[in-house]
Amino acid sequence: MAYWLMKSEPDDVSIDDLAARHTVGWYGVRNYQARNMMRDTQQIGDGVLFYHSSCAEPGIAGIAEVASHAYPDPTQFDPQSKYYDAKSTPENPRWMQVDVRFVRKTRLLSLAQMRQYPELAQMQVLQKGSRLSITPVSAEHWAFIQGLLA
DNA sequence: GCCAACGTTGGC
DNA sequence: GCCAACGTTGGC
Repeated sequence: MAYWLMKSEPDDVSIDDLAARHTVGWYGVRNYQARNMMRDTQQIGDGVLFYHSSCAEPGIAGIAEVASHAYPDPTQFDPQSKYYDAKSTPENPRWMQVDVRFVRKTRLLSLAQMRQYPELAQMQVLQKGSRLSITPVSAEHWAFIQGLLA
């Protein structure tokens, strides 16, 4: 059992969208490190901090869980998609996704609030220059955040 | 819109 | 394999 923080732009998929759809495919990851974590490390049932990024109030907006193993991201084959990748083929897909299932919406734990807790200072997502859309979360950080959101 | 940080590309 | 140029992320 592992824990993750996964960033989504709420204009694209917000926590309310996830609540309405229950399960969404985590399409659009185009970074090899993030892809490799989905493909090689994530397991069904892993805990997910659902994070809103690139928006007015970035922060953790809810809890979710990994709901599938990795499989090819269909948007890479769609010429109409902004995530289209001409160098990827169905025979040899370059980009993968997992399904993520809604668990619950929480109050927004904003990025600014997260930075105020010394207990969270070592979180990967809070490190200077951290841009990865998927980052591992330690059991200690997970438990602390669960406490804040209880 | 700015810009720091980091990833990717491609010439050599 | 190096590294400069370019592109992207994402907070502010």
